[in-house]
Amino acid sequence: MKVLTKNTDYAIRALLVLGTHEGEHVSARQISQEQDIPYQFLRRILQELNRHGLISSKEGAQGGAKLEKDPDTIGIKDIIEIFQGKVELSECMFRKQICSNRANCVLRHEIMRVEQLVSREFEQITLGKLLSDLAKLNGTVTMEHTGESEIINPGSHETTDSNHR
Amino acid sequence: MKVLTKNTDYAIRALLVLGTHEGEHVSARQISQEQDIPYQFLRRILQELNRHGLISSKEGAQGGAKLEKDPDTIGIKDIIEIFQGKVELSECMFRKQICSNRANCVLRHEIMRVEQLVSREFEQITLGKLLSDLAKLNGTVTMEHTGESEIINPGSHETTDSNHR
DNA sequence: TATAAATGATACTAAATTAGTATCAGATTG
DNA sequence: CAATCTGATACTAATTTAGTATCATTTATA
Repeated sequence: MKVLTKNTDYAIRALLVLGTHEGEHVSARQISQEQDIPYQFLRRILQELNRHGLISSKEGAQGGAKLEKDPDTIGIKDIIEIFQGKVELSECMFRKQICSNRANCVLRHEIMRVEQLVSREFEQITLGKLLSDLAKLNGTVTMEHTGESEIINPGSHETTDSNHR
Repeated sequence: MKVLTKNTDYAIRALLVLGTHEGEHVSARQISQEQDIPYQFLRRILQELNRHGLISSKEGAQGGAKLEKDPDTIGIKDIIEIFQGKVELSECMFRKQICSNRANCVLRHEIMRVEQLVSREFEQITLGKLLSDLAKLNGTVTMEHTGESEIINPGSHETTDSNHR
């Protein structure tokens, strides 16, 4: 049972990169390389994030994406919902015929409880929180996330560039 | 984002039926009809449940499946895991290269928290609990689940039998 | 002002997962 | 023996997820 699809995973990572470059525009190519995300796939994800207003983007040379909201106001719940829809159970059960089947209702009731629990948790995991966790990890003492270029992934680059061009 | 697949959904419903027929063998055909579950699909599910020891089954006429464990000891977590694997995030992140990418680690840490939370919840939603919820719904006052035939789905049967033969 | 570096929009393919069907052999009951 | 079951297993279809490709347009800058 997978909780996060690649879509979501990549989106979060991309947003984290943008979060470490506050105010600046970062190109899809750069993010793709830094985070080892297939370029074209990432492009579509960024466009989606743009449509949803989480980021803005600037065309042309020196263009790229820029975080449009306060990281503290972006919960990963929002991101998950963009790419995976709302957290909900088997769906079918409710639409077809409302609880013709009581077994489902009982189940449903319990599952809805868990759903809401999860929802609330995911709301509270904000980009801001992740960014500050990151900052701690990197020994950056400051409370705010001062955009030092390679904060997120200092590791191996130079992957076979097949994807990234 | 779907929490329960049909596999799991059907399995739980089938087990609930068995729970209301304690001790008796109930055939796949009967469950299929009562719960409106595609017959062949259900068969495979029951076989799987059998392999995992949740039920036993008896071949031949008057055969069928029988609950093999105390309903209170079967959490829907167990069932989910049989059909959907363990609740876990994007998986990839960990295997490939252990945290070459710090952004993931940070994310991972948070998500693992939520996972465990969900896991614990799903553990606590036992068949026993669902059965007693059901009993309440049906106005059955007894504490134990006395197997009255149509407890679970008193609703419309006689669906176009295409599936069920 | 031409060129390179970007995004917008969108169509397409591939892979994986989920859902559902079909078949045949063997067991059991009546 | 016939009807009713399960065991095992192979197969197809539908849906979702993942990834690729293309072309038009915008923008900075040399």
